[in-house]
Amino acid sequence: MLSLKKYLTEGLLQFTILLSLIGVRVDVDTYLTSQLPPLREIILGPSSAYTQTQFHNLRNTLDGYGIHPKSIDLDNYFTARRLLSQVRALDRFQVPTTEVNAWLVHRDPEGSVSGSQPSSGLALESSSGLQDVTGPDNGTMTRLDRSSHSGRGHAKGSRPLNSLVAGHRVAQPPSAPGSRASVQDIDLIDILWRQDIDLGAGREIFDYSHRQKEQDVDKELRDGAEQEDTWPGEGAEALARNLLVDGETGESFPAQVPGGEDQTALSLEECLRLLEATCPFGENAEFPTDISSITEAVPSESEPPGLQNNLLSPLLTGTESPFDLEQQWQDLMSIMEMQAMEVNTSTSEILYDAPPGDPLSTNYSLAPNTPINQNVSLHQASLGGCSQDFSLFSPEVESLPVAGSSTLLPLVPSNSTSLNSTFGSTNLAGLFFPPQLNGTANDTAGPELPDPLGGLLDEAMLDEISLMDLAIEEGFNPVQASQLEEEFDSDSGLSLDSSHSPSSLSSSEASSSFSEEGAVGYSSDSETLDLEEAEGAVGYQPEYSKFCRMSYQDPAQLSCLPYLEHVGHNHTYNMAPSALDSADLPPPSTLKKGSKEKQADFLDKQMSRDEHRARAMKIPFTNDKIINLPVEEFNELLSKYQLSEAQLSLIRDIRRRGKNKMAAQNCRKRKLDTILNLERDVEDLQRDKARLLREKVEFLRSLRQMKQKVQSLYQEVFGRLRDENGRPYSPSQYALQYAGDGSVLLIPRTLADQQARRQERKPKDRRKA
DNA sequence: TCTGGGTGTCATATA
DNA sequence: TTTATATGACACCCA
Repeated sequence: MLSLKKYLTEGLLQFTILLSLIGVRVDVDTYLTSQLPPLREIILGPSSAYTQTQFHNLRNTLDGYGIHPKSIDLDNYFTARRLLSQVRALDRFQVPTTEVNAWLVHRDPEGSVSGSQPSSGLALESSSGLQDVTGPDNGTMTRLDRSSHSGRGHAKGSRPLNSLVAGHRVAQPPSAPGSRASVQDIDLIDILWRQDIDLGAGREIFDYSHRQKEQDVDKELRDGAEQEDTWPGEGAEALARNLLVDGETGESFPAQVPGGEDQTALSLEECLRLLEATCPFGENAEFPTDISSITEAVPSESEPPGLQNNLLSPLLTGTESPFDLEQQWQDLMSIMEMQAMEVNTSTSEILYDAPPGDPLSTNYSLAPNTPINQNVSLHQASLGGCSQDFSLFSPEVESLPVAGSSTLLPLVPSNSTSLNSTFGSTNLAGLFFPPQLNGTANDTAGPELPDPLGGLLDEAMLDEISLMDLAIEEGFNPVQASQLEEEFDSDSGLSLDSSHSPSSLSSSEASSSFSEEGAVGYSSDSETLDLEEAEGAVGYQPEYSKFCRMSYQDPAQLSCLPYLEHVGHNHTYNMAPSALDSADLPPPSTLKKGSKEKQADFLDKQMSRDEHRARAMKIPFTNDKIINLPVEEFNELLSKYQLSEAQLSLIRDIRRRGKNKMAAQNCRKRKLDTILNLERDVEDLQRDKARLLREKVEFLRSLRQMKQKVQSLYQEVFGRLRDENGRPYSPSQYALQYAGDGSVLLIPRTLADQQARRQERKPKDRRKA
């Protein structure tokens, strides 16, 4: 009970944190007081989210005690865990087996774990604190052979009850004034809380300091330190720190306590009293966990409490009925469901990657390997509790605000059709809602008004709302939203991070800079480089290009990015092997101080393979000329010299390769520009999309209001109509219909239904055509 | 040692 | 047909 409550609360806390990351805020109290899908399903996913091992272990352990639940479903799993706790407690309390057996037999003659639980999920236990369980063997409880447990690493057979009692006697109440929870309560609460560890939502998940504490405990246990003297002084915390955790089921219990073994076992009555005192089952149980404090702990929950109820959904106002709360939740879950597949993995990465000082990671310890983060996607979560396919404005939901708030409701005839059906059976809807909006109406749904909004939302809106939209909807500026999405989508090939790209440059700027560069200028041919160029700026640098839209032939621009001076490849791998032996760039100081010989040597090393070949073949002009001269001048140049066939062939190859090299560089640069432009386009489109969605939501909202007004007007008009005898018309027999000229006709309902059906078919036929 | 990014080169397509 | 250009693919180097 208690742990489940805390579990729910803190589970919601984590969920809230997750939502707050994308700008959606959820009020914890609102959730807990509403009839929403069980949060544990949202957090942990449906029952299938529990691992087979967890179920297996639990069942085995219960089997060991002779308890054989017929089935452990989601709720029963909690029940069974609590049962296991109690049975084990009795076992540890060294209550004589016969006494316990007799008690159990007396307690329950049915021999099965009760499967029915309150729907709220918050009251799983009977007031007695013990489940109606027995083993299959005529209701007797068979104790597990302790020898089979002795090898599991902790001396569980000899310790328990007395140590608890010893701790209780000396510990000082740490609880806040007014809390009924005594030190004993807190301690046992702590123990019981820890028993939910294997559910994947133990406190250690949320409490970093607690995990630290556990590590300390482990360390202390490993050291075998007997800290008996400190026990009384440390009180409850020391008790909590002296817990051992059952590795098999996650159950926790106090470690050896000084003097514990000297104590005599409590009686069964004392044990039960203790259990009941520490496990205040039932709805009225007090929970020391202060939900509001947790709510306040969420960074995004800093709003005044009065505002928090409005935070669940950005779409609706705070005056919605409780059913609308459900609707909002469905909206939220639908949105989250769509985002989950993209967000799930990367979200956890973000959480884990948070710096140590990050309040998220520090306070809530969203650590890796927790089932919540790793195993449960929000997609699952929404499926678990949202099996009903509620659309945002589904007829069932939408009718309720009217029913709850409108004073016109009593006018609705109760004997035949509802207001909605009356309204829906007329063509009035068609006047206000274009036929295509009614396209999703169910033909078999009877005279109900086909809901246009549900269709809209089902088919389009919920498909389109994205993280970006949410972020912007919640006030993020587009850049923040873009960054957020980029973080969530860090694995995509395309980085949307505009901060690293010169996205401020227009495409015209980019293209102009590109055209100005032309196909000349870049060359690694060192013979065209002076010494300074050779020192580091070796032409086209990708990073430089990305940041500065560099021009190939202007390495001096690199000065704007000093840190790039040392970024540069010396692609001398195409040099002759002899030249590669010492191809490393000498430090600039060496060059400046060095002799001309050294400079020549260095230049020689900088020469490309083609340059070496040209030199070897005694080509009488530079590679630069070979490559960059126009065809006519190039041919003219060749004609000036008497060149062998080999020389001519080499010259042509050099020209071809040189041109192709520049072409490749330009090609790559263009490709990069294209990518950057596409990124910018994506950002623009995302902004537009978010804006359009925002407008769409606004339109839908006003549409809904308009629909309500029409309903009111219809009801008012219809209610005032009287036949020749002065009696009101029956809504089951008559309906109002707007004519094309604006007049309102009272027609038989059968006729109205036919016309309504005909109107519904039109868009469908149009679609088929 | 592996990996990603940058680069040169070749083959091929296109203008 | 020749030339220039564009681009995919590959290999290599380097951090």
